[in-house]
Amino acid sequence: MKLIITEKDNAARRIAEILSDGTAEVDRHNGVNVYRWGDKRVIGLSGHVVGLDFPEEYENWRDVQPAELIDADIVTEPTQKNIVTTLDALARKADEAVIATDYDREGELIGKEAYELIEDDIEGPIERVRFSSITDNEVKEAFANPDDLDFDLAAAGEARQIIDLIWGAALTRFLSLSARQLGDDFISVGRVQSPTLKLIVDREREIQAFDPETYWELFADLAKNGERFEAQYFYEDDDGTEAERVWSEGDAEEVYETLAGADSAGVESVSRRTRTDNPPEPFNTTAFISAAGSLGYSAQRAMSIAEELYTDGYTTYPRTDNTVYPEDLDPDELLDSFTGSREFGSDAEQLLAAEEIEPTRGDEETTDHPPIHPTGELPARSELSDDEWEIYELIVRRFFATVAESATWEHLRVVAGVDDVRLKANGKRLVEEGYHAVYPYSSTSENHVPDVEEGEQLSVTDVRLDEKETQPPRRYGQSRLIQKMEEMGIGTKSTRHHTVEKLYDRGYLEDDPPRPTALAEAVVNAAEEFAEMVVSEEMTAELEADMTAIAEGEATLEDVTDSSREMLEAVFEELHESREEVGEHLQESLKADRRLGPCPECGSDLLVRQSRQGSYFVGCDGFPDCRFTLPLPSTGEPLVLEDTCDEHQTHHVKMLAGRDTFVHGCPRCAAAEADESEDRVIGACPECGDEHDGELAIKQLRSGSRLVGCTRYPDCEYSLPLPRRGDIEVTDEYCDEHGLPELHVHDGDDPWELGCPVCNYQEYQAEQAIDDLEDISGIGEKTAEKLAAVGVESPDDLGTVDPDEIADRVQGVTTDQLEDWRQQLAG
DNA sequence: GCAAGGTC
Repeated sequence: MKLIITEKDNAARRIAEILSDGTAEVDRHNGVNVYRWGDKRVIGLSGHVVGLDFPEEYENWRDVQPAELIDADIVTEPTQKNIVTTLDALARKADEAVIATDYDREGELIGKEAYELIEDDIEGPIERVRFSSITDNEVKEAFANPDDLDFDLAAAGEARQIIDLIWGAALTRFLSLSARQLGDDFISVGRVQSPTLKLIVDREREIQAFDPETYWELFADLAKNGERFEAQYFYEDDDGTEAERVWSEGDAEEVYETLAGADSAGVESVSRRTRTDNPPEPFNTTAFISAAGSLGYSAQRAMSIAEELYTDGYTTYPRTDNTVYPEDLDPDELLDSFTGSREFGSDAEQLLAAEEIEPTRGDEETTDHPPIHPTGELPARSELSDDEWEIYELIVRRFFATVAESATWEHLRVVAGVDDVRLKANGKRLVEEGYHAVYPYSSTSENHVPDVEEGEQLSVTDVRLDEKETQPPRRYGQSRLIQKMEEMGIGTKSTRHHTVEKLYDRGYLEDDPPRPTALAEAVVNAAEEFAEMVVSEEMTAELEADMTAIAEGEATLEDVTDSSREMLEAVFEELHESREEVGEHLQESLKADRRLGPCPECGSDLLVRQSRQGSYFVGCDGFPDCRFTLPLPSTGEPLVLEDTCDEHQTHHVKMLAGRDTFVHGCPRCAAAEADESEDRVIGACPECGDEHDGELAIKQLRSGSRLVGCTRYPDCEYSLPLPRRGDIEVTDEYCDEHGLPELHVHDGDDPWELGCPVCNYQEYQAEQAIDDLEDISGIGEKTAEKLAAVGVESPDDLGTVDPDEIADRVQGVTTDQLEDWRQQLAG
């Protein structure tokens, strides 16, 4: 038997299809797909199926000096057990194998990992095939001419893994231990995340250091035959360049007087030129994230939608650096697949009508994946959610744009004068729409300036003098950040968006566009002082050079990792001395990120704190002398916002809870409101009304939450949740089943009916359970609804309802799939 | 429990 190994399931399926001429069948072992025809088997890995780590005795952070990690052994352990087991079983039956992982450095390493897992079981040859796209020709050609694994290239990747692990783990542990930040809130450092963080911190430093300057700009409305247009004052500065900003108020007023006193301005020059506006390049990951960003999608969200579209077969692989379409992509053919579409048909036909179709190309040409483009398999509009459709349309239209004609603009520049004061107006007009006709995402706004001639007199109608201030540089948005990372050469197409997300998770970034926390600044400061290398893009550049040397056989893995270890030793020698100083600085910054405002009882600072049980509350920095506290909402993680409450000079708090994130506001205001509000009784308590005369009342808590609860609390704990926002109206209609009044909520302009609070809570619980089901991968909205219909209303029910019965009654669900879902729950 | 890189 011949075993073929690919990097992912998707590639395995397609390669099996090609090599078997469509006859391959699929079996599942331990939840892993194995494609089979004749004596061939194909298995897809899931990227790396093994990972590096330190041996067990280094596990406990407290028991090990971080510097010990530098020379610690490193072991390779399976991380995807199901796949490794299946691979093992297949290898035992195979007498030869072919490694067909991606054609890049990481693919070579993943191939070598597979090689080491199977080599003892396989008697015959283990070969390597390389192809840059999964097409009939390329795949068949590659399998007809197999090669050997490139162990040097794989070693280059391995050196990267080792260096990243040692530097990352040792420095992360050092900072965390020195600041006594263990557990979930450790302080992390790494070759990619730290230079990215420094980029953001540096920008923030520029913003902080920025000193605004006042300047003036002057505008005048000119008119020809009643047609008005705006012109701006300009002059030549000392360097002879054209300038609009006037830096002295006196000068500005002088110009203003001249213009305001004039009735007309004489046209001194008119120039026209046409400009070609070339269509954009094909999408690589970064450009895609950026375009989706201007439609309002976060990098993470854009990528997850693109991944979905890819798995559904509508677009190509979304992780790519390539900006040149491969030769086997036939633009005519791809356009042709859109001609029948309601949404894209007419645009596609228009593009096909061109004499010659020549796609644009970018600078980056790689061989692993094509630029992101539609596959030509079209989804129906109803198959996709609104967001998915918007992203799909973006990808389709980007492809359209890359095969469309250039646009042409006509620019008109008019200079007019009043005495020695010059005014200019720049008009632009789109004369050839070109690619803009199919790609509406870039601006085509025109600025109209009428046709005037030299020597002509224009009337001056309105003159304005605007006082302005220079602005600090803007914070990087997420997609700009990813672009910068690409320019700096750090991270990869698959990980850059993930890195930004990680910085948020680690408590280094807040808000969007991201703003660094005090902790982030402290970490960057400490690294700049003691481990400059790890916040510098140079580390990646040097690593890249070392990896190239290994791949070309000019250095060995040991040479490179040994010298990296020596450098880290040197870093630790300095760090060791400053351990306490660094730790204190980090702790101070952590406190600064949690500081809310003055304590009303002792004047010390109120801080966001966490109880032993893990819940968050507001406590005083003066504890234990001052025991003032305030509650916080019980859902989510608190984030201290920049804005403060005027009354208490206390920062507002936001509770981060994924989709349920909300702004809690000032905790002192929330407590004060609760103290002032009176409970409104709405009926008898269903739990203790008969026995103890308990009553249900609408209550507002000091934590900001509202509920319907029993007046005998804490003796009776019966409660139902109420929404956080809006005024609650108690109507005089009653629920037949529970005898409670129907509630209406007035929030802003549109009131909504909450109904009986008991019925509302039951519906809410049912929806929650279905949402939980949908969190299991492979269960979509429709499947969840179908499952609910046969009694599987929560993940727990998956284990209790008879699988055969589910498979019988829910169309499209197999017992295999159920087993999969159960395993996911167990893991 | 640390990193970064694959992939889901």
